[in-house]
Amino acid sequence: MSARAQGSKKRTRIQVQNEQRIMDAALEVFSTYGYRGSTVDQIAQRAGLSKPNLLYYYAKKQDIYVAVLEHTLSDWLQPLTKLDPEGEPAEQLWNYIECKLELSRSAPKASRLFANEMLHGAHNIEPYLRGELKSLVEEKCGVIQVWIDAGKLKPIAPVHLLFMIWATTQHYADFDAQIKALCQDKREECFGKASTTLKTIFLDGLLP
Amino acid sequence: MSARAQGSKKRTRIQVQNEQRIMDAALEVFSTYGYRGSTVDQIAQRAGLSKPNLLYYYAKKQDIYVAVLEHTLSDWLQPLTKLDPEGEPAEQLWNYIECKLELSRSAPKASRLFANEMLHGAHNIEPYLRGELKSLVEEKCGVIQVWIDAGKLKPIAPVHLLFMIWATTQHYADFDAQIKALCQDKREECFGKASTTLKTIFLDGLLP
DNA sequence: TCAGTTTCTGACCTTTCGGTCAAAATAAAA
DNA sequence: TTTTATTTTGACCGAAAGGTCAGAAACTGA
Repeated sequence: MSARAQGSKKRTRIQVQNEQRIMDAALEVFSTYGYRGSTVDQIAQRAGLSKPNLLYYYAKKQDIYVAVLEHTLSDWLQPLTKLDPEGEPAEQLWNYIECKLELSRSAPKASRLFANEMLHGAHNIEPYLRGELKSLVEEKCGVIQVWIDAGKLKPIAPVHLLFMIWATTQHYADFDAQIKALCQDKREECFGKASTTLKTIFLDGLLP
Repeated sequence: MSARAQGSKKRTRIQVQNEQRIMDAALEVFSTYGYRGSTVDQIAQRAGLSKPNLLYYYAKKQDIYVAVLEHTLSDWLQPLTKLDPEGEPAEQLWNYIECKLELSRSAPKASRLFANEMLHGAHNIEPYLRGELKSLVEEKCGVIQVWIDAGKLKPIAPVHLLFMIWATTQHYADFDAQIKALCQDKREECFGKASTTLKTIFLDGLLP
């Protein structure tokens, strides 16, 4: 019987270890080459397993892909949950932006994995988009709207503010190749300048 | 002799027509499925040609890909060239932002094609990135820096401002799936709200 | 009309890749 | 130790995909 088909049964030590290895390898490979560009052999090799052995844990290529997507989705969601309605808008939003930028720096592969999935229609995470993510976004847009109504923020469309934050921060992971080509700064310095520029523009705007 | 190998020789009517068809089909297919996810057969079918016939015009799959990339690169570059040092910064930048947003609306496939290429390391457009694009970006960053030095803009890192503009505008093409899932507005309304939100945040900032 | 060129096609080749399977090897339980 | 369950492997399969090629068809210019 294949390892994953066992369902609720307790997981073996070996099972846990190998599944972790597979997830790591899959994130590496899928984020670099995309779904179709990645081969099961590649992932198996990176995980230190033979192909049939890998297929013993995840019966199909797509199963690996969906697993690694789900595996990283929760990390992606978390920062937004921390947006606190009680806090000061400027501080709360800046916290969130910084946190997302830091994620782009520390976990660019996860970012690229999602970006790739989005780019190709997001068919494998539709339920997540229209479920978990959507309700969280609606909740937090409510919070932002309250801040606007209280006169603490300019009147903008909350969801588009979120889009802007996502776009600007994830850009540093997703378009890394372009940034490397255009920005001669070292990584740390580049992210530093990005951070201060984002802060100025989001909070103060460009005009003096 | 294959059509493309003829080099400088004058192009036939049929050649021009079929190459155009191929470029259209290739943009459609590559932008939807990515490089590895697309098949030569698919492109041929969409172009209304048989596979060997398509391969008569472009000998290899990668040749088609590079051709369609180059074909759309110039359109992508153009808006930035119009950034006028003589004009008012706010107006010039807003023009540029609007123009890029409009491109995301009217040519989302081109945007997704680039995004995909970037995401996977941009190996096919490296020379473009480090050549044409880089020198244009340096020139325009110079312009922005002059505006800053003249006290007409807040002191931000010019290149990161460009990154922000690219990120926020292209997001609406590249992450279309996510936007469709989270934004119940009709397309036109969505882009309208995006536009006003971008204007407020870039020019005025979030805080009242 | 006819020779020469360009365009197009069907059949075919080769490689890659996702996936299967029977059986061997290893670990765990009794 | 013996039995049972889990894990691993090599050999293999079929489908898909990139690419080739000889020659047929269509177009072009004289």
